[in-house]
Amino acid sequence: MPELPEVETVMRGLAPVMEGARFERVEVRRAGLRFPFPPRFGPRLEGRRLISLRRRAKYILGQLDDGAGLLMHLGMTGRFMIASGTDASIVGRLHNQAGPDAVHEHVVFHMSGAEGAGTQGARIGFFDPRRFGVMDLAAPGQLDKHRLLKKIGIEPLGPDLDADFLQTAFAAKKAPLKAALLDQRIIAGLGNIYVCEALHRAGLSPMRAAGSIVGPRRGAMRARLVEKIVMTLGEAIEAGGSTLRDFAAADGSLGYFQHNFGVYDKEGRPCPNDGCHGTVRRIVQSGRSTFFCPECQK
DNA sequence: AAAGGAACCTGTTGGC
DNA sequence: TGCCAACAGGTTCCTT
Repeated sequence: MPELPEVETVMRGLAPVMEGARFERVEVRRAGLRFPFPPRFGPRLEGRRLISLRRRAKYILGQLDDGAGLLMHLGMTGRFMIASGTDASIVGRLHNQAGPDAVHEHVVFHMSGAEGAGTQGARIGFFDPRRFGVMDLAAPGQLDKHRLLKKIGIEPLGPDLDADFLQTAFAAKKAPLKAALLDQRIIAGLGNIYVCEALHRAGLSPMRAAGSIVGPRRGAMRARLVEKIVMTLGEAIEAGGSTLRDFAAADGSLGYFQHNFGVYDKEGRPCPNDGCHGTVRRIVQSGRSTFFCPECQK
């Protein structure tokens, strides 16, 4: 389901009910998702306090009070639903038709409430119909060395992404620009939607070789691409992500960046750019849909 | 080494 | 209306 902006939105929704709270009870309803859950997954969490949450690429990472790390990935269809214990209507909804189907609720975190106040904590359900998501634990101090984080590239919203980085990373690369931007080993966090959108905004064809924006005379081109990537992701985060089929933030609110799509899922529609009379096309690159305007993306 | 495709799963949608 | 193929926001693994 999610690319970086959606993961960021989900993480921000989880933080208020998870940070500082303790895992009082953890329900683990199947052996795993894309990978098996670690041994004694639930018991190892129970009783632990979650110190902090953060996002790295499309991963949500939690720091536990014993130094261990919790790693979560939403895959294509992962979703968290928070029901605060005091809100019976939300809890009730979970057991009715609204919200994701209960058969796909694979893990439930029952968190403690505020200290001393005797208030009930949140019930956080993780749903994932396709089960491409991941949940794993890292030994104390080992989270940053997790095998799934080892090989991923830079944060697109961090200080490392600039024209010079692309110069180095794309040098002599023959893969299409679309594929190179999707490659999590180079830049981690971009997905199919936001790559299409950023390339459209940058006026660059998804089919051109990544290496074709390298060189002394292409500096402005690289800078423009960087700017559009950062702007697109930033705007999407501000909008709470994109709601396609059923994406919702953990609190159930809907992102609305999909209304700002220029090309994604808009095959046959006119290019939204001023003065461009092109028509959005859909092609398939490395097995995935690419949407672009052949007129203004060169 | 790098690029492309299959595989992992289930649900939804669009065409006939 | 019904059935089936195609497709879906991700990532890894396996061939070329």
